[in-house]
Amino acid sequence: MERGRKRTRSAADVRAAGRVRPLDRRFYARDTAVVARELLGAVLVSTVGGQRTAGRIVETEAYIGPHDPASHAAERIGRTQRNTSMFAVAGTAYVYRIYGVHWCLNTVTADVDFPAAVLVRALEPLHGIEIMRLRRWPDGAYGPDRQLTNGPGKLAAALAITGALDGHDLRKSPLRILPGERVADARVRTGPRIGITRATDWPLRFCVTDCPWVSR
DNA sequence: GGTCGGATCATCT
DNA sequence: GATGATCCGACCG
Repeated sequence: MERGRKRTRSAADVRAAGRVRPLDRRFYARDTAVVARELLGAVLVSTVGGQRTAGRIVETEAYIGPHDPASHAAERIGRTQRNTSMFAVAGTAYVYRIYGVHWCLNTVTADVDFPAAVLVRALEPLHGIEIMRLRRWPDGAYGPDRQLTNGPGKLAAALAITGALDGHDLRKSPLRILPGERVADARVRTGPRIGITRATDWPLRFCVTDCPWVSR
């Protein structure tokens, strides 16, 4: 019932978004915290494997430059094979494996050779929800829908995002980000980033308040 | 509701 | 050899 209503609205949402151009380089080539904030409400669309899945971005984190000690490209680490995409042009995907288990998607921001990116931490599922369920729980033991995409590893699994997409241009299929309805400031909460051990008080996490899809 | 530990491995020292 | 931008299930209360 409620599930059916949501799916109908979501399909219309995505069809409408289909006429919209993806976010362009100028969007990403700005201050990383601003990009992280402005990505809230945007729509991440995957057609990986020929199956369309999409969700609205409701939680992000910014990782900003060599002086951000929590960044994979912090000064003490420098440029390495893994973080190479963080130095690429704005609008590039940086996808890495965490804990040997999960994939995480970032959008590269700011200027070439300045390593900065926005981690996409949670989505509100909009399209292809049954496909997401199958990818998240391939043994058929489905969990609740609110756990489909309420975390960076979970949304990557639901949208079939893997390391094969590291370095991908996010203006193009099979993984694109389209502009969405702007989330009002009153609905945006800013706070410390999650799961890090350095710079734990930097307020670079942005999420939509009262959203069941936010990780916490 | 909460806390805890294991999974699992690429990456870097 | 240690670490980690996570997730999940087990266990406790």
